[in-house]
Amino acid sequence: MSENVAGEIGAVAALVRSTFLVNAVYVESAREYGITQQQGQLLCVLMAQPYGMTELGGVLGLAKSSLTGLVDRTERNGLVERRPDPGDSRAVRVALTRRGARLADEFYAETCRRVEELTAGFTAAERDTLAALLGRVVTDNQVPTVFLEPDQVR
Amino acid sequence: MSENVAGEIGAVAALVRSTFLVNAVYVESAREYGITQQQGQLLCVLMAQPYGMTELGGVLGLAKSSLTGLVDRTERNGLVERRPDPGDSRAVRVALTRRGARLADEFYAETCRRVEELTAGFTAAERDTLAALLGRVVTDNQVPTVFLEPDQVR
DNA sequence: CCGGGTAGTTCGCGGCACGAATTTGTTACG
DNA sequence: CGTAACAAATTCGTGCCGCGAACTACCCGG
Repeated sequence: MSENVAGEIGAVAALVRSTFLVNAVYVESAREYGITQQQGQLLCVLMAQPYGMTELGGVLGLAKSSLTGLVDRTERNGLVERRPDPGDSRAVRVALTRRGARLADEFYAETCRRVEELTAGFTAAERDTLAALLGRVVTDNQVPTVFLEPDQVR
Repeated sequence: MSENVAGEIGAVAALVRSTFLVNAVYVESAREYGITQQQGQLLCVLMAQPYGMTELGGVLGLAKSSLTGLVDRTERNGLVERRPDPGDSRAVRVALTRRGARLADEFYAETCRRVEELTAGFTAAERDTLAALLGRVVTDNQVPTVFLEPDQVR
């Protein structure tokens, strides 16, 4: 296991370093749309559906109080809004505004484009293999849906 | 391309979502050692060798001014130190302290362990394939060495 | 020796994340 | 009922992060 011949890279380092890369792409893409990474992440999550605050905390892995601030700032930017929960007057549904939905679409598409570019040198088969393996990592470890499939959009 | 049969996941979403996962692991691991993700990253980079500030900015993808603060805080924690650069009295070499080196080793090992766990259900061959593909992503896109190979440690 | 470039720091700002305490509303149960 | 336990969010205070602009100290070529 992990016999490292010169020039090869182990699975762990490959995961960590590619994470660093994708993260940078995400940040840069967000920056280009005038939002932060966190706000971009929030928009991408909300593309699927509105969520309550507590629920969002679970998906994004944040404390409740962190979320209040994030939603505050994103709301101030006019991208999301708090709607009253019909069934529970304590609760709130966070949803994209029209502007937020538009920006989410653009940001999402641009981010997809850039991430796809990271595998520009891959054959279709290689890309599929990578997708299948990483897909298992994701499902085995129950990663919440912080990023939709392209065909789930709209 | 990217015909999505039910249950399958595309390469882009797989990359983004696994990034989210690895990132969370990294943050949690750092937290356990009483440091932030950024300080952990700094320690891991410095495990290889000391760096100048500007150089570090390149590796970590941060502005000079961001680095001053990060090194300040990490230095205050006794984990790194600024040493004068012998050849240039403006410059500085940031290096691990003894305590920093010890903590870096532990943090690095624990992070490796946790990241490895993410592929717990994989066969050795699958893990190798994943490593090879992600390794290409990393080298094709010139990711700096923000995380060593296990066999490069020490 | 002087002028242009470089290494780092300082400063001010806003975003981010957290825990503890608080407010308001829900729900269960006696 | 009514009250006690619980749940959804917010508030508050703190510290970390990241940035750009301005600045200091130093290097180096002419």
